Amino acid sequence: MNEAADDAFLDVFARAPRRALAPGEVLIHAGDAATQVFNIDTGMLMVSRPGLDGRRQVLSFLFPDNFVGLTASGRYSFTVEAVTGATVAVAPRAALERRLARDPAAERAFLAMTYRVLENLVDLAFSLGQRSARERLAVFLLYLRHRYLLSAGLPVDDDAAMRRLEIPMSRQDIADFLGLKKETVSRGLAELERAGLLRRDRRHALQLLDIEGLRRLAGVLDFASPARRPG
Amino acid sequence: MNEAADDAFLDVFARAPRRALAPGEVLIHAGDAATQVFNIDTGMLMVSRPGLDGRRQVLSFLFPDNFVGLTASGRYSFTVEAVTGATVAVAPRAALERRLARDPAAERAFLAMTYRVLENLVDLAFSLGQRSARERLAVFLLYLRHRYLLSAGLPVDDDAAMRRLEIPMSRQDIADFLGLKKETVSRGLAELERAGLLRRDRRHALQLLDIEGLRRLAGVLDFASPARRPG
DNA sequence: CGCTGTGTTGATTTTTTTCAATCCCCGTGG
DNA sequence: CCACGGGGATTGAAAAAAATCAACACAGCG
Repeated sequence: MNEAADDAFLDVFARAPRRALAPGEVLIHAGDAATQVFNIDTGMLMVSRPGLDGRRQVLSFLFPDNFVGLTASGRYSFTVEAVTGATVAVAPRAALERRLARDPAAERAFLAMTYRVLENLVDLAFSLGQRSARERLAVFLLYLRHRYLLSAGLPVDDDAAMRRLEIPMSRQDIADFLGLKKETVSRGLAELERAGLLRRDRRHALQLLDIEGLRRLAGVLDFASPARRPG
Repeated sequence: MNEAADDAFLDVFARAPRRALAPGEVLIHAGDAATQVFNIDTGMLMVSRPGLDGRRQVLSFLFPDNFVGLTASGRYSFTVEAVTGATVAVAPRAALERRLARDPAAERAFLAMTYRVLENLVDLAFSLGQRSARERLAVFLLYLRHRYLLSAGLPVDDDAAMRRLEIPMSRQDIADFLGLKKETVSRGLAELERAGLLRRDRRHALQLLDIEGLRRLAGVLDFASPARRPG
């Protein structure tokens, strides 16, 4: 459904046309015919699965070099929209499929990427099913930081780096990711601040004061723990 | 991580040795070296991701013809155990990898299976994040029935079929699947019974009295809705 | 500079969990 | 064949967590 890194099949995007997205703009509507695949150049996107009655579950956030467009059937089963302004490379799905059919190494790389998506979903399911609101929030902050570190090519186990965190998505988006209400997200952040784990700066940025403490709260071994390397 | 159907790559299991499992017996321990892959012959298995402090998230239940053993790295990241007595076909992981590398059709089938696993996980994440306890329970019952119908080769949209449901797993297993406590599962079932949607027979079997009503509660379009076909 | 919509905080209600007390299915052994 | 014992299951009461309802704050924008 999304998410990648430096993989063989990405060359289909090498000289692909680019598309610019304004914040909030929808790239893929759930239910659309799945004719295109995308690779993020810049900005942050959000993948979500809409329900029938307006509920939605946000599944992941996408960063530069992530891939989106993976689907089993002929239709996308998820929505993708821009969180910040963004640009994406656009290729026909058929081009990717040809590429994969022709080149076993590319196919293997694609499969490996699919595994990564899968593991992220398992982590999300674990959070949603087993963790409290505050724990989920801690995991979320570490997850965001981890993704930023990866994007920046920095080591993910350096607790001194990247203590200032930009949070470009709305509280509602975070709530829909963590299976909470937006008020609970606000309260949770306030509580983490009271506990000395972070300091809220502006609405969409904060300082992580105690990354080790956040890890303890999150139940280590998940996002951004030194014990766990990507790939 | 698991789950399949009638796919090309399954022939690696054709003349593979079988292993019998007693109820509760563990087939894969999270953290083990991932040297083998399995295909279910008979019985029901359960896949879960353990946390650090004893919490665990059950990710799926496996039925005959389902595949398990999929992993990104060299180690399994999940536990698989038998719910009922079961028998599984056992093949070396290397044999499967050779098979996939040699045969593009098999590799494509394998990728398709991975997509199905992914979609199931997305459905689970949606349930965990967005649905109430009672809704999750309704979805779970429909999901179980759906899997039984598939296993039996029956049409999944026949509301008259398979109204009696065997529930071989414990309330704790259900709770860990749905992100609830076992008491909440009990209460939820009692409530669905009071609402006339089902009748509890023995502890591990019940009658679905109003499948349409369960669908409405679950928010249709998910497991076992006529609108949604497998694959 | 006021408007608008997101975000925060407070009070209250609802849902789920926790703690605790039986219950009863089921296998065992008499 | 039936009584017995044990462990999962159910139910109840109380506590905790999260959602809901409501008021207000505040940033960004016309």
